[in-house]
Parts: sequence; C-alpha cells; structure tokens
Amino acid sequence: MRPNNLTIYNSITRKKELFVPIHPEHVGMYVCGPTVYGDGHLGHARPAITFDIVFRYLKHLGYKVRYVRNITDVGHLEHDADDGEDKIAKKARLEQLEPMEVVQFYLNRYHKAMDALNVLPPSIEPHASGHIIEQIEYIKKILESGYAYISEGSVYFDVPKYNRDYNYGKLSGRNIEELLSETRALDGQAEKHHPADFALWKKAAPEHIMHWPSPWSEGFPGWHLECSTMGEKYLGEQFDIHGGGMDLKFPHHECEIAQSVAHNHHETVKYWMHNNMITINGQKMGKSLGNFITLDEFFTGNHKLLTQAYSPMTIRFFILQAQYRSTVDFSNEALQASEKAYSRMLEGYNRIAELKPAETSTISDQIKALEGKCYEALDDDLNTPIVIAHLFEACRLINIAKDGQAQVTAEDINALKALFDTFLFEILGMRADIIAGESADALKPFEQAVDLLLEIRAEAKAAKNWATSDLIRNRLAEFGFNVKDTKDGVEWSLK
RNA sequence: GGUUCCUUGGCCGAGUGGUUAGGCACCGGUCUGCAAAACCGUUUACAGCAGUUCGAUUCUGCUAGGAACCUCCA
Repeated sequence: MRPNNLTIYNSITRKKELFVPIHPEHVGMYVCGPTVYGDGHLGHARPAITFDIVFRYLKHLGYKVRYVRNITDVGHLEHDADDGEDKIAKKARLEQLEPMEVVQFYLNRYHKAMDALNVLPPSIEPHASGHIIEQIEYIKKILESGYAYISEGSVYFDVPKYNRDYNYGKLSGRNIEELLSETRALDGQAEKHHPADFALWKKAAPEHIMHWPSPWSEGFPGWHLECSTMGEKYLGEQFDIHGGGMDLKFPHHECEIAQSVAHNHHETVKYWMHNNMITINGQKMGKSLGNFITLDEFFTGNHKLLTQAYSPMTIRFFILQAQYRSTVDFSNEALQASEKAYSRMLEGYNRIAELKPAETSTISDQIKALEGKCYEALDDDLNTPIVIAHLFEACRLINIAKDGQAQVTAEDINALKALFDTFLFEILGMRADIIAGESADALKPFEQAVDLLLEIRAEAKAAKNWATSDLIRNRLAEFGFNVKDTKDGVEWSLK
C-alpha cells in the first residue's frame, strides 16, 4: 500500500478530511446510479467519471474497494398530472412495452456509453426491483423503532418524531420549521401526518402496473429507500463513502440518513461526496428543463446545439479539466479546446518513444518532481485539473528534449512514461487509442494509399517539382488530410 | 421567501494573505521552397464598494449579478 494522504471534502462536515477507511485496507463506496427510463446525458457522465476516479485512485493506493452503484428501476413518484404513477410504468405504457424491457433497453445503452467513456463497471450494480423483499424488511424495522406510521395502505416516515431524537436536515442545512412553512401543498398529502413526511411504501393505484405485495398493500417502495437498503446489504451498517450529484443532497440523501439512523440507531456513511452540476448557458442540464444533450448525441454530433461530434475521450477530458465540486459549463468552444488539448497531450506522450537517451540529464530534477506533484493534487480532494496541468508540464519537458533544448537519460524517459501510464491512463482513466476512432485493420489499405501518394510527393519535391508536390498536398487537404513536413520526414493525420 | 454556493484575463478553468496554474485563442520566434502543422516564448485577471492588514484576488461586511436545492433530477 502507498502511504495514504488522501483528503476528501466531506459534505456533512463541510470540510476536507483525511480519508481513513473504517476497515483498514478495505473501502466501501456507494454511489447513486441512474434511473433507467431514458438515455444518459452529459450530466450523467459527471458522477460516473468523478467516482470512477475515486474508485481508480483508491485501487491504485492499494485498497480493496467494493463499489456499489444502483440501478433505479422502480419507485420514483411523480406528483403532477399523473398522480404518483411510477415514471417507468408511465413510459412503458407510452411505448407499449414491458417496464422491464424499457429498463433493460436503457440500461444496455447506459452501459455502452459508460464503456465508451472508459468508466469502470462497479463491483456490484444492484437493481431496486430485485430488492423489494429487503426493502420491506427494512420498513418493518423502522416501524418497530417507531419512526414510521401506516396510513391508507402506505407507510410514511415520521419526520417530526425523528427530528426530536436526531437531526433531520443535518446534511442539507435545513431545519424542520422551515420545511413546515415552506413545503407546498401537494396532492396525496392528506394521508401524511406532516408535510415533510416521506413515503417508505406507497399503495399502488389500480392503473399502476409495477407493484408488489407487502404487509400494508399491493404497492411499491418509496424512492429514498433502495439506497439505504442496498447500501447496507452490500456494504454493511457502516461504510466509507457515499456519493452522488449535489442535487440529491435534499431530499434524497437527507432521507437516506434518516432512514438508516431510524433503522440502525447510528449513521451509516462516514464520507459524503457530491459532484456539482454541468450547466448549459449557466443553467443546470437536466430533464425538467429539457436542455440536455444525450451522450450518444455528443458522440455522433447529432444535436442542434452541437457544431461537431465529440469523442468520448474529449468528453472525459473536458469533465476532468474541472474540479468535481465546481460547476462546469458546456459549450462547443470549451469542448473543442479540450479536444485540442487532449490531442496535444497524446502527441507529447507518443513523443516519449522518440526521445534519444543521453549520458547526463539537464531536466531530471523537474521530471522527478512531477510524480509527487501529481499525487499531491489527487490527495487534495481529487484535483484532476492540477494533475492535468502537471502532465502538460511533462509534455513541455518532452518537447524541449525532443527539440534538443534539453537532455534526458534513459531513466528520465522511463520516469516520463511511467508518469503518463500511472496518472493519465490508470488513474484518470484516459485512453490513448480513442482519437483515431476506426479500427486500424480496416483503415490499413487507405493508409497505404496515402503513404504511396506522399512517396510520390517526396520524389517530386526532391526534383523541385513544386507543382506536383503541392497538388498532392492540396488535394489531400481537400479530402481532409493534414500533411506535415517535419525534420524527420512527412507525417499525416486525418482531420 | 428559506438553505447552500458562485462571480478569475478573449474563452474554459485551478489556486493563494506577498512569489508563473494549465488548456484554447491571439501575438512574436524557430523550422520550411512556400504554406500548414509542430515546437519554443509571451501579453491580457481576479464583479463593485468599504473595512481588517505592512500588504488582499485570497479574510470581513455591504451592493450588484448568477446558480443549485426547497417537486422527479447526476
């Protein structure tokens, strides 16, 4: 194990804390996953990538990590026109599909997008629908402890009672008096004792197609419950990290805390981590505002707000160029800057192989310092933009070495290679192959044809036949090829 | 209205009580038959006002503008 200096910002204490796992060498991490009734959008990529970095870094440090990310496939209520009909059920009826078919369809697409973004699969990906029995047992225990009540076949969490014994609002900084005065009157509130009470079990309306038997009614679990239940089932009564988007702080995570305290009489989570939002024109990208762009649309460029397609690695790099607790604003300009930046970094990385080792080094101190600086940045609450800045510094050193402005030893070259392999590829999870896109084998004949044309051009150039050489270069440019004359000969790339 | 938070140069984005973040763009240079590309170098900041301080972009207060949450949401 590496010595652990990792500090993370704990949302519940509102400060950076040294990360000390509950069980030495093991880490339990739970992250709120997607609701699979639609395609994932750019906003969904943020927590996936953020906690992918946490997962990768903890593993790199030598911890045995169990990472649980749930799939919400039941239980999200809607309060508006459809009177609490489950969202997934609604969509299923709309499309005349089985609810589970909808879930599977979008889940497959979600996995595909995550794979493209090089997000590692979590250790366990439990479905809410597969844990109805556990959720019912969980409710029973809360009822036994007296923090819930039954009303008209539904079970509600008794927030005022809980708040007398504990502190409801601890995470989000709210207090119950405000909630009393501020909570709006919503449909179906009559069966609640207090407006702030929330459902643990909801009796299903007759037209509701996703429901399960329970001691209280034929119905479905409340939407905060799955995370408490599955987190405890797979990670225990106490675990290290719980993550999710900032928009889930209240009420979702607040309710989770209340549920688990009512259930276990102590808190479950040691470190709460929340990623910030991705904005578009300064506003949160999301379903309710209808201003989201799906990941597939980014990959294909098929959206009116996009001026081009962006590769998954461009998206990943873009997200990593901001610290996870800051909002990050989407724009074509910003994405294009990321695309160029990452391509430049890869060029730097590829240039390492071309470096000629010398006997002595003029920049070995600077090269050696970079590793420690990268660890320092990661240890400071996963400051990925700083890691990237240091990697650009490495690129600069590689370039001046390549240019002959500095000398490097074989040891330096290995250190540079290791720096990229560890930080860029292993921990930041970037891939080197993604820019090229198409599979190399399929492109081989085309590459050979281009090489042939450039050979002819080289001969023309040697004969000072500029007309021919320029014709080849200019026509290739029209077809979308960049031709570069370098000291070491001609290079080309597809734009 | 309440809770929490933000405002950094042309753009995106780090960070700090005094010392260059980084990227993109711009400009200058190197290279080149020319060009492009590449590489090197460099310029433009900390919303406004007041206070604390030897010194504030960084701390405090006020003002202006913006965001998230309070309803499903990553």
